[in-house]
Amino acid sequence: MPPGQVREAYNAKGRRSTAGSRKRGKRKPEYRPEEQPDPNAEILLPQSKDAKAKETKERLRQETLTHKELQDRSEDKEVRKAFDGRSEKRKRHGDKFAVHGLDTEDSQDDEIFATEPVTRPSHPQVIFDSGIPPPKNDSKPPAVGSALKRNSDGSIVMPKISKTKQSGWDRKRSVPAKEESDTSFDSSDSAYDSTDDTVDLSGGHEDFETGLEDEDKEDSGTFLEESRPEKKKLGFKDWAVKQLSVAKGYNFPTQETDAIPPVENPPTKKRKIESSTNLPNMRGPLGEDLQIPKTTLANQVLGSEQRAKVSPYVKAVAVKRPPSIEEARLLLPIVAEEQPIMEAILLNPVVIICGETGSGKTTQVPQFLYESGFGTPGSENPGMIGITQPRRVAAVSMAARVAHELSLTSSRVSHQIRYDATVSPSTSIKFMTDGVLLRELANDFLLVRYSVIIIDEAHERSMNTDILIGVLSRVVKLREEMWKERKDDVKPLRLIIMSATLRVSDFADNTTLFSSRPPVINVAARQHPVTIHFSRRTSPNYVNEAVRKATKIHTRLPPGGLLIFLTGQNEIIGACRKLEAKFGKKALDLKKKNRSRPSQQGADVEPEDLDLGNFDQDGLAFDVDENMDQEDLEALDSDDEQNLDEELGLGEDSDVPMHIVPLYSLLSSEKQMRVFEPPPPGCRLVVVSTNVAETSLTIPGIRYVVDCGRAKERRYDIANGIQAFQISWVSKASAAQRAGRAGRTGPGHCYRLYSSALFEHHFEEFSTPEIQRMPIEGVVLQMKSMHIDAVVNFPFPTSPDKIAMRKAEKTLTHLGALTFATPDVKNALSSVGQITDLGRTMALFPVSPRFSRMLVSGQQHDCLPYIISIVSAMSVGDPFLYEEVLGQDGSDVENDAESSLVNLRSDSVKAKDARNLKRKAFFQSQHMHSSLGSYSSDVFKVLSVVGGYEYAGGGQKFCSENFVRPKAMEEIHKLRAQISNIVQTNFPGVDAKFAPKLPPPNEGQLKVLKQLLAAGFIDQVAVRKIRIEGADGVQVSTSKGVPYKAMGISEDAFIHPSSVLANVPPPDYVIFSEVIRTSRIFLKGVTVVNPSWLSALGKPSLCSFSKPLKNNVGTVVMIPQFGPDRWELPAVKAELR
DNA sequence: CTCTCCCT
Repeated sequence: MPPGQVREAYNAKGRRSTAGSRKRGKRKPEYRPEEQPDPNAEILLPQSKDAKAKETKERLRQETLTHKELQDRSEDKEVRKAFDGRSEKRKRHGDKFAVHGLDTEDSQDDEIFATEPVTRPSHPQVIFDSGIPPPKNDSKPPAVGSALKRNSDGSIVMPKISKTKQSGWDRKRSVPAKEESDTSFDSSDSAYDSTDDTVDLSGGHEDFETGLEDEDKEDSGTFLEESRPEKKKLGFKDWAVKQLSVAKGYNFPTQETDAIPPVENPPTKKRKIESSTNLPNMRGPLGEDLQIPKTTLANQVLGSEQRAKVSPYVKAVAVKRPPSIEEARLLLPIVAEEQPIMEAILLNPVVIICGETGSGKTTQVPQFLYESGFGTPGSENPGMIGITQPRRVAAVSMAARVAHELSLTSSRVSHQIRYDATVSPSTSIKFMTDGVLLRELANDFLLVRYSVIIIDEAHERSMNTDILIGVLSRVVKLREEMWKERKDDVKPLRLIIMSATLRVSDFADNTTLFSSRPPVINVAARQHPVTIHFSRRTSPNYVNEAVRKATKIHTRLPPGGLLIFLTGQNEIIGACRKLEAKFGKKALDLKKKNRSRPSQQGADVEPEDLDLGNFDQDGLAFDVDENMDQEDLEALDSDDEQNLDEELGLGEDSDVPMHIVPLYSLLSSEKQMRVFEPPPPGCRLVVVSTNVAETSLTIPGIRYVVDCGRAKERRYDIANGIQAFQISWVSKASAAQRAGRAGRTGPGHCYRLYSSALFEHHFEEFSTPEIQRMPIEGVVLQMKSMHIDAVVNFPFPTSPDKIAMRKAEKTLTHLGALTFATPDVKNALSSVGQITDLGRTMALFPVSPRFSRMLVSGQQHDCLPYIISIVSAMSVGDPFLYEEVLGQDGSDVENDAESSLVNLRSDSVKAKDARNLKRKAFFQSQHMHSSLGSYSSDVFKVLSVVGGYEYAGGGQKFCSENFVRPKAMEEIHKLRAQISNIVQTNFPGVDAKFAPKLPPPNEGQLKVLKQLLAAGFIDQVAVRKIRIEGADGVQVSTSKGVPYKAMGISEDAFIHPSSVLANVPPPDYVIFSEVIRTSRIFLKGVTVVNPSWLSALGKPSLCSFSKPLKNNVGTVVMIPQFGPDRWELPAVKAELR
């Protein structure tokens, strides 16, 4: 179907209605308060008396069922107890709220408000409303990853496509290779550290290392001292209760001499290392004598005093590595540490391993474990080896790498990420993203299929890693207890935390987390030296400064790639332009031609050619020039000299062209790939990048780094949810990481565009963990669904702000996921909510709670497919390109480069025309998508483009015609498939109606969708200021500059200029998905709502009502008071309330 | 009048 038709199909309706209302010159009817309550509201919930009676019965049945089922779940109880001893009491208290939102008045109602069914079992056939907790069926729990069915080629099978419709886009889609770009990406990722013979920084870490050595020694001592004899005779339950009564209660079981069950199967194969020596005879991680810790595991492994004389570590599984790999492995320092590392792991339930990038820890430690029998059925530790990564690319590429090193198939060494998995029953080693494991925990708290979990990149302190470490500290504990009680043949679970920096005190010294300090093993990394140069002064204009420094480096220093760190897309584009103008191939050709015209010779002899030859060969030539280099560097460091040089026009010329490549996350994959292509011969690679190049991507051949020292960070105001993008100084750790990027292929240099004084005194050591910067309602809901009721008591490595926790609980209460407990002013913690059945159902979906709230109610009026699309799109984020990026993202640049001097001028005219056409098409497309739903919601604009995309069967062409990012669209598509699948597997009664070609929603559906959005964002409401303050507003034709009052925000807010609502008359009531502070406070993701929906959806936590009043027509009405500021909404009929 | 970066 040609795009034109798609457009028509999708938008004819919207367009027409806009035109109509424009002609009439009227405001859109939905905005008008005098029309409320919406006369059509009841169409959304036809409900007979019979249905009502049935509903009440059903509800009663379910309430008992719920209660009983909870009693049955004794295992869950143990889990709960492991976190919070008081939860049982609360559970009892919470029972009366078992089905959210039900109260007596409601069930008396004849007329029920439109969106209300979301919280009540009004449609008997609708399982969402049934109040049944997520199916705990006997079959496998619906693991998130497994919810994806796949074709033989690995592509994802779209769920349930009706036969008549099966043609078109979904079929095209099963062509593989969409993922290829990602995979090839990986090959140059840090993933391959193991064989990399180059590593980060040389200097600066000695003091850390010695410091650590001391700590390690202390460590072994601590183990011996720890002793809790009083625990011996207690059973697990008594013991757990006792522990939990001690506030944050978790004590690592240490000295367990006679409480240990006899070990029947001691490690079968043992190898003596020093047969005749007495204890202690083991070598610690740093070569020191190591006392055998008296942990339970130590006793298990060593069996008895006699056995303790031998090393517990044996290679139990033979592996066959390719010879080249064996060779490369020997160069890795970590391989030499195999013995002590494995001993530490075998003797301790929790071990921390520190090793810089390039130490090979990520590839080698899993192999050590595998060789010693972990992950092999029938061994002492038959469960899988699980390794978590914070990024998908890393999980996939590491799995591939380790599989290669061990000569095993991808079904033995597998990966699992959100949309892709190679896991099989024979999997021994499983790499996954941290979110995947967190999801698995929700279904299987004990992780029975694993014998060891490695949390990699723990230093990045991502939210998921932090949560994982907290949860796993308890799981390890539980598994150990169960193993001791010989429950169900459970084996202990080991936890290994791997970190690149030495900041492990948050883990190691956190007694809430691990009551006795786990051993910390430090592994060396081989690395090339990187010389760091600070600027004398710190210039605020760091973009210009970066360009200047790049110029210097390029013109004066020997070949080698240059990586420039800036903060954002605009800066990068700007810097690229400037550099292109100076040293781009085109610019140089131009210069050359100009030069060669007056004097016809010399053009062939480039002075740099000689240098190039030398340096390309590296080695000897390099060393010589390194000295020269050094002199140059001195000069570079002096700003004054630099300025002088510039004035004299010295050192600013080079005939070596730059191959300039921008790099940031929003860039398409193909464009990102350019950084991995070797630059054209004779060119210097210059990459201008954001933070992506700091961790996610490793660019080969970089020898110079220019670091502006800043980064753009998203900040949330924890109290009011306002987000802002702020450019701030990076941490010392980040700066080190950036510098390290210069030393991966050889010795390198890092130029910091700030002074050393600033660095020393103003830079934080480490960046703030994500959990302290982000809203945490998602995390809180997930914890509660895992029966971790008192989130305050959770053993976070670093605790999130208390205010943030309370805010999260509040939000979840508003959404109906937690019971609404009247806040107790005296004791804030007593009002901690319990998860409701609605909340438990919400937790099934791998999206933010607001979105799952919308999904849970989305089955009405065939809206589920739409709401799934909407939720997918909102989760992924805005797919639209922006006007400014238009020229940049096109292929114009390539064309320009090819143009010769002669027709350059006419070409640029052509290019200008083309640009104008493009702009026109851009605005047309924007307008078209905005018109869905008559300009009433930004969300519909995205729905429009998603619908069109699916209709067209996806594809690059659609994306460029509609000015959306293909990456985002593809992700939306996959998420849509995943959510549809989850609905189908968990709620067999619901027809997810997965239509590949979704017809545009009709008017009624659009209304329901808006109500669903209101339900998801019921606590993010904004009201036009004049409605609150009663002032009479001047008639305005657009929303631009019209002030709004947004819930919880004291300052005036405005509809963001990019909103579809910015160009229509201002609606009175809207919900918004984001607030962002730039020049003003702006609302984004805005949807017009009817205030009567707000009062209905806001009950009970957000809306109260006045006493019944008679209005002038004699109807009994009530005035709803909404939100913390008690905004008065238009009166509603008393019976509707 | 704007978009650092990841993830279930």
